[in-house]
Amino acid sequence: MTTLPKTYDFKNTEERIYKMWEEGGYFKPLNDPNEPEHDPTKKPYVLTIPPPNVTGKLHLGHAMFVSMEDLMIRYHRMLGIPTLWVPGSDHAGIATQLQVENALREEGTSREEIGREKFLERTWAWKEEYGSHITNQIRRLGASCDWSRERFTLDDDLQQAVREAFVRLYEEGLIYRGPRLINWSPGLKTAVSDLEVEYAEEQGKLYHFKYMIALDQTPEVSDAYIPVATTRPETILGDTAVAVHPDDERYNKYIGMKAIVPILDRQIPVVADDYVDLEFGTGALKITPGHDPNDYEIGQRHNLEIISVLDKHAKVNQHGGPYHGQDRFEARDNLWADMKAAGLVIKEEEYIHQVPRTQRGGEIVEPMVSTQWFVDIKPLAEKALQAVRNGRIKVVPERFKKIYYNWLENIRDWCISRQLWWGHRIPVWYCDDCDEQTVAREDPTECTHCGSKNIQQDPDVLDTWFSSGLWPFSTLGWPKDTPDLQYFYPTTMMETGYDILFFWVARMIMMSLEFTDDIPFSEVYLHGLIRDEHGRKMSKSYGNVIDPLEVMDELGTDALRFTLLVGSTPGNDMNLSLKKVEANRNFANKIWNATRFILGNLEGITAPKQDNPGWTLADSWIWARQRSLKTTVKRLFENYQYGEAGRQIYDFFWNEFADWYLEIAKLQLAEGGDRAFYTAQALVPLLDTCLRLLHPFTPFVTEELWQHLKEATLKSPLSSIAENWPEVLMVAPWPEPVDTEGWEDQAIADFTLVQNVVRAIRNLRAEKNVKPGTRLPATFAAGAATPIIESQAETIAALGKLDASRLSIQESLAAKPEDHIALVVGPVEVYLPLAGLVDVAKERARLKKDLAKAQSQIERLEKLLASPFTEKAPEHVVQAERDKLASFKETATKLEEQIANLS
RNA sequence: GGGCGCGUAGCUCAGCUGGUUAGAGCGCGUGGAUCACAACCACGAGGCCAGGGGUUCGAGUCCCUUCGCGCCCACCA
Repeated sequence: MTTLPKTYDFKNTEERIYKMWEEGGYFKPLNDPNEPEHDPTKKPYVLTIPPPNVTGKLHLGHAMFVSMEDLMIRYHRMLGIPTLWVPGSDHAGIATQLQVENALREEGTSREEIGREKFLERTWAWKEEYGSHITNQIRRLGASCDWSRERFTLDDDLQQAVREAFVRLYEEGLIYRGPRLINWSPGLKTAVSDLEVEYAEEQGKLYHFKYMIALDQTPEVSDAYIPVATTRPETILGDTAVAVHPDDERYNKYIGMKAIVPILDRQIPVVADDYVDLEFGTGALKITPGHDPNDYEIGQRHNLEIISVLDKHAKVNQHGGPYHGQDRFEARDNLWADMKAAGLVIKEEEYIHQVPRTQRGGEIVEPMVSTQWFVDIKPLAEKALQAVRNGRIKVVPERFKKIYYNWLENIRDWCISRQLWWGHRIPVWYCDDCDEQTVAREDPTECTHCGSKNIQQDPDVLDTWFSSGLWPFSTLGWPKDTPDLQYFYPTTMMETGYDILFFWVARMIMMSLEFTDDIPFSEVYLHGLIRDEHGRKMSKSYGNVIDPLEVMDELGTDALRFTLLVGSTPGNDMNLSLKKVEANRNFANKIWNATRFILGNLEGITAPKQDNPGWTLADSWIWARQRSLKTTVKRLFENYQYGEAGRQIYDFFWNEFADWYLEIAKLQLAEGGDRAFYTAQALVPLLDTCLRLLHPFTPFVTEELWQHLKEATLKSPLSSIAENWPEVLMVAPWPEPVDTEGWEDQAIADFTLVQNVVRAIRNLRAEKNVKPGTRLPATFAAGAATPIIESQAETIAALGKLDASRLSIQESLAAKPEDHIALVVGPVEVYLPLAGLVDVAKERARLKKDLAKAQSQIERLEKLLASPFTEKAPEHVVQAERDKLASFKETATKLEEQIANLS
């Protein structure tokens, strides 16, 4: 009697198993460099987790990378390689700060009100309270990270790493500070990098108006003007030129003259610049160097004045004349109305254009001139390009290399300062007395230039991605030369979503090459994004968000993991539906029940009388199939085709092992004696291998079952099989492919014939509505297959519900039995006495249909074999086709006989 | 404006280096409480692999092209 419940109860399993693993120390790497017996020549497999936001909540993106990385780690661990997966979390500057600010707002206060120091205290408290949520949720997914090495981007060590990185770049002249046009987020009141700005097509307006030429310069025409169009009229307030194309005959007569800014009446030059597109819009351009990146560049070329007209709230400042104090959109309307009144408006038209919004806050980004810190990134980018170009870093799927190259080749300096409070404070101190900067690894007490104590640290913090860029080596101890860094660095694999290729992957490569003079990892695997079942983005407003925690609660972690792993192909998005997870929950249950069956049968097994297994055809077949599976899975794993590998194992387990072999094993076990023993002797390693192969995909159910299997095996006469098994499945050796021994193909071919005979019988029974309980006698004319059919008679009888005591098996029959329905399966004819059910007309039709199928195949194959195919294709391919032809011919002949016999 | 991906059964998707009669899950139809599993079993229906052209003995797979959908990058007022 088995003690296992009828269905897999993941709720009662997952936590217990995870605890067992963690307490057993199995998440820690073998060959730890901090231990005395460490062998530095053993190459480890190392993966660093993409750190989730410390106060974030688990979403499917996390579930995806945890599943995938855990698969990679568990696989390599089972290969016996020292394996390290470094976990941790990111302080996530803006995201976390916003959460705390929201909390403060609910309390009726704000960060400005409580001040920087109090605010940081609050945020740390928030981090302490919620920071463990995300890591606990990652544990629930089964992540086998080494939690003893967990890191947080604001840990002291990592702060030190950030300092070191900043100071080094500064010393090398690769960090500079200065006024530049940057993307300003008026809501967050901080600068953001180019990457943090998202463009979306939106309906807007294109405003056409007149740029009047100053009267004294065109005395002959009193109303000379250049027509100009803009989508942002409020920027008119900051215009410092009007640009026309030098070859534009309409306007080039005005070049060098002055135009008058509407309402403000400032005079600005008309300049010539071939950036202006003659064909587009009015063919003339207003130039606002203070609020537009293109205009900024044109401004540089023509030495134009830069006027900022907006403050940090995006309200019009003192340069905006009558609009001072108005919000940018309010000013837009008011200015336009005033211009209309002044007769300067030509028209406004509906216009769809790209609107920049911040990734976080969502409001429209304002290009503004602001003094910020920048990284001179080109020198770093050059090395990062090299590392991928020369193959030191491998990218999977390869097509992302092109995207990576394109981005790095056109990269622009990286604005790294943020006007936030939560993050790594910029390690620069300004001297009130001599105005010099002190940049230091340790907090200075005085100015290094004049010794003054009147120094103030820069109030800004660094872009979150600055510290994330150091992650693979900062987590291992850099800048200290720790044993971990020496042994585990460079890491092996970086697995993440393709959406952060630029944000993160490229920056890690750049910073690693710069600071460690080495690559951060040798492989990059990019997975796709997860969408809903119809391919739509998951979003709260659609209401189509799937919460992985709920899925795990309802269907189990293994089901979710298997779905994510098997449903995706590298780099491609996947559509997730709960139906799929349900199907995989069923699969977990299938594994459960198959094991349950085997365990139940181990109990009655007794030691064999004879030392000779005498393997059955089914035994040989399933062995051969599993050997082939191991080879296939290995190949697929080596090619990063994890999903396909999972599908192969699934198919083998369900369709071959459970549906066919276990059904036959029942018969063999029922025979008792040695047959039962040897069947069990096959079942245990077969199941063991399946559980091992499945373990990286579905760790919980496989570990749980394997523990039971191990226990039951050790208690049985088969204990020697399990003698050397380790304590837990997660460190059990991976089933490596073995060389074929020559017998496999024949076993597979023979068993396939048995399957086809059984299927044909079942099919006919179903078609003729034979009652499920009815045991039919049968006559076989098996030709060359007679030995197989004879030896497999009992199996065929059991699976096809034939009466085993009334079977007649012969090579050929002198006369066809009457009132029988005949089935033709390759060389085998099966006669079933369905006298009452024989409808001659229907029978003829059925046989003719089969014959037609066979004949069309014969025709196809004869044509094929008469073509150059025979000479050009490899011999085994040709032979396979010849064999097929022979088999179809045999079938056709038999079918013809049957048809003739009917009448 | 550049670049990339996708288009295979009613739905969601596999199909790796080109080599049987193209697969799975769900859905659909028929039958089934058989002692692992009804979260199951057996049987079945359902596909000019988006269209066209090419390379090849052989193309869902490689190349070109058209159409449709999606995404990324880019400074067009």
